[in-house]
Amino acid sequence: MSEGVVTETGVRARTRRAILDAAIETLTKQPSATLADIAAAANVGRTTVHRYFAERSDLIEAISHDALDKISQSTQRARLDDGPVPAVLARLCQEYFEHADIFQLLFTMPDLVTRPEWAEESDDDRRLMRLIERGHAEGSIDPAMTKEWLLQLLWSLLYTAWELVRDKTPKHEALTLCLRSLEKVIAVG
Amino acid sequence: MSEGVVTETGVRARTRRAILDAAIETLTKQPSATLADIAAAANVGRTTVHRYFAERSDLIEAISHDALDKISQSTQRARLDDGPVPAVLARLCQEYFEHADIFQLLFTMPDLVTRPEWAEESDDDRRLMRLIERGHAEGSIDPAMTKEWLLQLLWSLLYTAWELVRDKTPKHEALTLCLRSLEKVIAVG
DNA sequence: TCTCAATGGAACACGAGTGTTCTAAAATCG
DNA sequence: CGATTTTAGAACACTCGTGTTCCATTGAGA
Repeated sequence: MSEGVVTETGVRARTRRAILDAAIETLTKQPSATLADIAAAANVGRTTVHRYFAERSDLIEAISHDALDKISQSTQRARLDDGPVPAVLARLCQEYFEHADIFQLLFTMPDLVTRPEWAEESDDDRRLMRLIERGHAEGSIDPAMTKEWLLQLLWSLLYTAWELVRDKTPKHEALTLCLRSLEKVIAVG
Repeated sequence: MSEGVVTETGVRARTRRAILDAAIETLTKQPSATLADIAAAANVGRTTVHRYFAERSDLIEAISHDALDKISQSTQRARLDDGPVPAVLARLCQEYFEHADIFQLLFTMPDLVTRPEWAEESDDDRRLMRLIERGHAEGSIDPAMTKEWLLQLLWSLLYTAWELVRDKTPKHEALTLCLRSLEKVIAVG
């Protein structure tokens, strides 16, 4: 009882994490999965799930924030202001590509992106926007390809790559196709 | 009673169509929509829905077949064997782009494409494969871009375009971005 | 106008998922 | 080892969507 609600560490933190991961994995396979399914996947009793997430909506909310966190961390690691724009985009792609679970989930649970946390433009979005603007200004990105389009396209390419992986294409090959396609799309001329 | 089950025409056919359309529209907005929601959207009693589609799964199945029909018709109209490959792909894109409802639905209801009807390669798929192979042979499509990738990418580009439209981008602009991107991706060199 | 198919709405039983409470067992930590 | 926390599982009530039945009303076509 010495630690507050802020820093959940030790057993509780690990159990919470296990439930979260199991929920992400299970819901990706079956968006309508039951709390019982998730509990089973986490090797945990259903009551325990309720102990950590009072209602189903609380679990969904936690998943949503977890996804945003992972995306944010990936964006950080990509160092958007460091180097020529096409190279940065490729780097960002590779970072995002690591989070297969998140991308699959976002596409199989469209409800997630319609949540309030996703509605407003995030800092990441703004940074990405500025990156593309920089590319336009520097002449390294085709001006015909608008910010909005490229932003959406980036995610779609990643999703497409992961679809290929699901169909037994090697990861590195899918990533290569993804990167090469993005490269060609942004190329000027 | 003079006509068999085969040719449902007149009132019944129209009601069935109305329910189907309402279901597609409603489920696109909310994949977990109730039969009551769908009935309301179709301006029809819930009982009537059950009268045309005994169980929910029957309605889903009908939607699935309707989607396959529309895709098949679009593919036919695109005349895959008629003209240079890049031009054909652009034409196909435009045909598919008309069926916004279907594309949105397929991405919001992933269960659909996992149904048996979608599992096996359709004639359309095979025709498309051959088209891309022709492009590879003729040298009009970048050999680095594999059949599987381009097939997936085509759909993803269309979905991305429709996402843009949902965010208030004019349809023609979204379609142009889509076509231009596809063109650049398949370009050799 | 008459007839019959088609519809809407109410009522009902049923199943499934959810959220809660309680108790005994197990794991953790001092 | 003993004390406390954490857990699993059973039992329960509750909600909600589903599928069915029945009946009165509507509407289209002969």
